[in-house]
Amino acid sequence: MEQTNLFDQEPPREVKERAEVLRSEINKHNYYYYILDAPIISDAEYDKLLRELQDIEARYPSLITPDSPTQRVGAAPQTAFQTHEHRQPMLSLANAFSEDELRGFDARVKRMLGIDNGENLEYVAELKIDGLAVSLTYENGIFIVGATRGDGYRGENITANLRTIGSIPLNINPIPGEEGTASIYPVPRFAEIRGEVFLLHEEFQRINEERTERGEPTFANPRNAAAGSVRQLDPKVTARRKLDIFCYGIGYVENGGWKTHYEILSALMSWRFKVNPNIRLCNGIDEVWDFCQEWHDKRETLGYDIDGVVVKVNSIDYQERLGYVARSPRWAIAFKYPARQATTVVRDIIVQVGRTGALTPVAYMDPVEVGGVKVMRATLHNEDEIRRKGIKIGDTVVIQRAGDVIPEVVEVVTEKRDGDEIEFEMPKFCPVCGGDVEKPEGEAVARCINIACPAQLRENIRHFASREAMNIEGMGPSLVDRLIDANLIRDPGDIYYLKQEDLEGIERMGEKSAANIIAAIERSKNTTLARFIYALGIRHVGERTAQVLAKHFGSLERIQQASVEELAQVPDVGPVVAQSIARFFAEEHVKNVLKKLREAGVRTEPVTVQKERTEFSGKTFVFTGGLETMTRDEAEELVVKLGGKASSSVSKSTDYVVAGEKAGSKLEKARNLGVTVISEQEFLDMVGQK
DNA sequence: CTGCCTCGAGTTCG
DNA sequence: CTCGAGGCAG
Repeated sequence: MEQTNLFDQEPPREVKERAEVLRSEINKHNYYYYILDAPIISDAEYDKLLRELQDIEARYPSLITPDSPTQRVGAAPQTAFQTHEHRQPMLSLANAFSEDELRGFDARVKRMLGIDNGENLEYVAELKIDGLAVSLTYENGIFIVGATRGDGYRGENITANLRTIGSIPLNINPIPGEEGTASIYPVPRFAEIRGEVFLLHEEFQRINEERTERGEPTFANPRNAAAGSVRQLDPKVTARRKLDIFCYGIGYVENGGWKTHYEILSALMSWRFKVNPNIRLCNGIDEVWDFCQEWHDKRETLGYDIDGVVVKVNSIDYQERLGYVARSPRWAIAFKYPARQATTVVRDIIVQVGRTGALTPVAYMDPVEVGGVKVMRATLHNEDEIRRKGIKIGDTVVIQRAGDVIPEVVEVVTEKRDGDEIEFEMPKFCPVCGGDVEKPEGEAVARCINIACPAQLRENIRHFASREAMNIEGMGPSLVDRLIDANLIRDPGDIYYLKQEDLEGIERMGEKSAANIIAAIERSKNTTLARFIYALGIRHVGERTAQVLAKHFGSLERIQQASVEELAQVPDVGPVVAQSIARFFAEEHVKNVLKKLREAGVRTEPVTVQKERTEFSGKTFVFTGGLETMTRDEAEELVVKLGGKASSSVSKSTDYVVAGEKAGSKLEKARNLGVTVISEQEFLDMVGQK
């Protein structure tokens, strides 16, 4: 097999020339594909060229050059990385966390340059990509070495891995025969190009999905995934992760001579490096601040992570005069956005008991700021989740706010463990009532099975009084708690027997507020059947199912009398839900509460059949974002009244998505699925028309 | 039986 | 918002 004799054989001249043509041809198409994002040949044609070159190089290994596109993949795995010394150190930047600090930087720079503070200095503002800083060394225009930042002076030589990144040019010399590729900036004999390697969100997600399937731990964020990929000893693994790069500067260079930073960016682009397009040449710090704010709002739309804005004095002359302090330049600063992830320590895991008896472990952590908000608690959902993430009490964890709202524990920083961490154990008995805990085979949640459990009772009453249920204004969770503690109510029925004096006896409750509550309780006696059924808190019966039941049976008595079989006839009600409803109404305790409510005068409006409107009947609506003229609940009720359906999640069976202010992921999903998106006004027009 | 599509339930902070 | 799980169609 091994044709060692060919190795020494001098390749014929035509073959040598053909290899050169193929190399520059392929490098050209790389540029069109990865940098310009506008390929001019098909993938198949590209592969054909690449294969031809591979064949030639296989036969004549002496023709392999460092800039050959075949060298992007396929290097043999290494056992360790060599260190690489940067010719010019890769310094870090000072940070600014507020507008004041940013303006302070501007003032400082001007003072040192002897410029009047009233004058505007020219800055370049660039997005600060949240990735991994690298340095790319080019000799005579050929990519020779790529290295991580390391400690700023020495990094790791990761050349083989960086070669797999399509947007890193292997050769920046003009492409023969291609007019436009000769730069007005001569290619330096030697240059260190600085850039940030990163991952697109979609690629990050793909990698994590793949790892989940294989049972491997997932990466906490795109930056970790990028760092992990770049430090793979086997470049073939790196090649499978579609890493990308944005270049932003030059380190050591022979024959620089640029006058401005902006010019450096232009030179980089002209040498076919990928430079982030979101750059602004700013006249004065005000414009820089505008840029910072603008991108704070738009960062979600980028498809990759940024953690701030880098601000640089544009003039190289000024940069040189300003010089360096310690390990960072005085002429640049990083304006940092509030971090969306943070690390903190799990001090304890407390188990809560919910309305259905579900035992939910919640992590209590040292308070930490995430996305501008102090966070100290985060749900851990259930025991499986804790095992999956391997969380122990005392662990240092990374937390983030999912969808920018609810904090979640992303991962454990296992390096910070000292052995004193304590494994969490799900209690065998309910932490509130001491009752038995059951966890059915194959289910994720453990439940307290004591129906008289005070925790469940409390949640049940809170639910009953809530806005979506009986809507007793003023009777929020804390008032419910106080009423229970004062022994004034033991079940939802007791609410309707409260006296003005009872309420006034409660702490922080005056005559006026007590009267308001009494009035609100009185008002809630008249409600719809759907709300009433929902308020009862039957397991598996939420708002939708309650609506369906109300419409189908028309009265509470009919539902109570229905058999499991009859209940299962109802659309969206299957054996599990039917069983749950029947069992609920068979409870002696439930019968008592219903009797109390009836005797107190709680009445449900007769279910009236509205004449349905053809534009709405059978149509599914999803509301997203904030509406101006009504609440989302009201809008959904309106749709149902008119014969339509209101759903909470977008799918391809959704007919209309009504997008209000600050619509988020649902709007995006609707667009992806090609679902009709209408504005609130358009929706109102639909409703209004006869 | 499998794979959508929905709904239910639990949750955080200001 | 996200996960788990019930319902239902294929």
